[in-house]
Amino acid sequence: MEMNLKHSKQRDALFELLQSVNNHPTAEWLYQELKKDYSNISLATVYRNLAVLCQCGEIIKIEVGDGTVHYDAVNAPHCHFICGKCKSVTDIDVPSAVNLNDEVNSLNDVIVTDSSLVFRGLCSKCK
Amino acid sequence: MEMNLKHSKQRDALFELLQSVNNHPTAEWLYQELKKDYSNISLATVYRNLAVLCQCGEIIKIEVGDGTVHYDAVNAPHCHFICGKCKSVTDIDVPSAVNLNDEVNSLNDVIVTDSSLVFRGLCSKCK
DNA sequence: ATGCCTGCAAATAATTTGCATTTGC
DNA sequence: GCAAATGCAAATTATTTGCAGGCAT
Repeated sequence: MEMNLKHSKQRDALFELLQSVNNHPTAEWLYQELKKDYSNISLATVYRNLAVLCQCGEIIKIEVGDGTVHYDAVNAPHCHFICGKCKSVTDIDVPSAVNLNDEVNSLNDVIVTDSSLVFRGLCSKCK
Repeated sequence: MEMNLKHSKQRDALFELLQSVNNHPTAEWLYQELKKDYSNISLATVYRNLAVLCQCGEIIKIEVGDGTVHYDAVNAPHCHFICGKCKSVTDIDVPSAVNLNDEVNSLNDVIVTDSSLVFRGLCSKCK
């Protein structure tokens, strides 16, 4: 799992962009956004760097359930909310969720290392 | 949302197959399996019928998080466990999960209609 | 200088669609 | 008989990869 990374302005810009937004965009959105500053950045570079950052644990991949893939510059584990109307993906507050991994561990014959809880419905704007 | 469905042996076989298995297979797996009885069934038919059954609410789509899509002949809402080693997708028991939608509703400015909770780790065989 | 990183174009994988034909009601 | 369903092949979409040159250490 060791990696010998070098810096590149493309990767740094991608990571900063992802940290600066409060929703969780797709690769394509990030690409379009980055083109404003790096007009000839390649979509392949975006994907490559998203993969690298995922492996480093700097960001995570979120699969929304409608086939689209979103990315999130995580700080801590948290839950996501997906609006069925505007399709936005945002963080939500679910205090009880912190105990769920333990509950699963104790009630099932498995070892839980990770979980993702996604809720769907209508966001504050669309409801 | 109304649909004028007709029966077809392909669709019925697909649905029965999905109900008969205790894990949650992919479109490709279902296709391979169905070919044993319907040697010239088309993968497109499998996808089309999976889409129809999803719309009817007879089955659901599960996105595992590694990009693969699985299908589940639901009876009731439940949680999923994905083994990081053998990649199997199975149901697990998480009693507290039943209250989470309400918790999200009351603590966030959204309307929750649906949720999916997936846990990852090692299954009983692989651990 | 070495090797990671890039852009580009071509390749892959999963899923969808158009169309002519078959099948269910 | 008509509308829905099928098989096949071609199209689409998202993502990955090969390669030659560029940049960071």
